[in-house]
Amino acid sequence: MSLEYAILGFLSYGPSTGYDLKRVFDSTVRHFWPADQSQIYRTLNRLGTQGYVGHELVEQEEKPDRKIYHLTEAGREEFLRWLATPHAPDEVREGSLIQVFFAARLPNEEIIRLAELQAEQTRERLQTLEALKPLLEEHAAQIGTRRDVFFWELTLEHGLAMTRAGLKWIESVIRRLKTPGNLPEAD
Amino acid sequence: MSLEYAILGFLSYGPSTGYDLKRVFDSTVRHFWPADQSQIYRTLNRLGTQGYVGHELVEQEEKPDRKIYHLTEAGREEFLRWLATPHAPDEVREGSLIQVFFAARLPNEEIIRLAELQAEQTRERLQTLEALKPLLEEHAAQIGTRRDVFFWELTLEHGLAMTRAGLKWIESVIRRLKTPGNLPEAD
DNA sequence: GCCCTATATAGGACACGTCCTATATAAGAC
DNA sequence: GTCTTATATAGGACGTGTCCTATATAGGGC
Repeated sequence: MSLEYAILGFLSYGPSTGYDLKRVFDSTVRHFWPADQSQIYRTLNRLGTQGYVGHELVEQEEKPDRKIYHLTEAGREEFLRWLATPHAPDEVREGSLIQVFFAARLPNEEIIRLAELQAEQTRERLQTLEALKPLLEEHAAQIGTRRDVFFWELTLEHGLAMTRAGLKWIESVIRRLKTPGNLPEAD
Repeated sequence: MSLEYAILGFLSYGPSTGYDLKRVFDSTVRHFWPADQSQIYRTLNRLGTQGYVGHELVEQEEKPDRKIYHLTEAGREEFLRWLATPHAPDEVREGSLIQVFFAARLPNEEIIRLAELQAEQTRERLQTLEALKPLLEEHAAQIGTRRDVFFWELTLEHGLAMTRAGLKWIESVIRRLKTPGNLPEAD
């Protein structure tokens, strides 16, 4: 569902091909809504049969013809309707916590090793997010207004805030794991 | 994948039926890994053909026969192998941020209304998580050791930390939206 | 009186997302 | 010289998860 509306949203800035949409996705919303190339094309197809987008064919030699998609009036209306509608939050899925949940089964050193790896991964995500900022600014300059950029940066801020919270948590976990007497021994 | 190992994990505490597993899920890991009833049964089935679990039939009248599942030796080994293996973090999917991303298209009051709804939903999740604590303690008393409970509570802590971070973020967003001159007008 | 919940399992249909492959060519990396 | 990247679209196969329904009965709420 969300992918559909993300695509309509980007098309509301102007016509685009599936290929370009994929690139815009990767440099803007990827950190909270990754999109597969294959799925973008399939979704554009579906949006077409629903009458929310149309496209013009531009013939090319030696490459597949480009399909330049644009919003229809119905598409713009549907997008704005969705945008103004409150939605239930997505359910959280954090597989790494399953490992934490059952970690009592492992020896202490093993747990600490895994926790430190997770801390490392979180730090990497922090860097990825920080590296996203310039990409986002770039696209902002090309397709967004200053008002758009305000909200784009809010989503990045959200990612940073959540990742920092995750890092704090795992670091505090590691500290407690290393403090003697904190972690009950296996019976 | 994760569901498979969560089931093996719970069966490592002792035999159980699909029905009981569903209830244990809902009161322990649901907040980071929700599981559908239907899917639990199908997964138990698959784990059976893989040789990781076995079951005994207990006949009942007027109700479907109970299948009491238990871990096989292969299942226990596979679970421990997985538990000690580092995994790549799950990708984040936060559909509500798509709305934020395109919010510039909406009038200011509308955005504030939506943001306040989201803050409210976040506060509700906070309450849900806090209500989970006693349920978790209950199951802890029944099937877990003190060492288990330590980790179970860590996952709950994680949920609380993330939710509080999300709440802080959305509250700061609302504050900024309400501060005049902060939010650029539409061109 | 009817609906919901509890107990217990199971399967069809479907939505959504991922992975891999195909088609075509050219430029640049190593 | 081979491999990767860029350009551009598309489909098969599969994995995972959701929703709804069926079966069977009893008890509690409104």
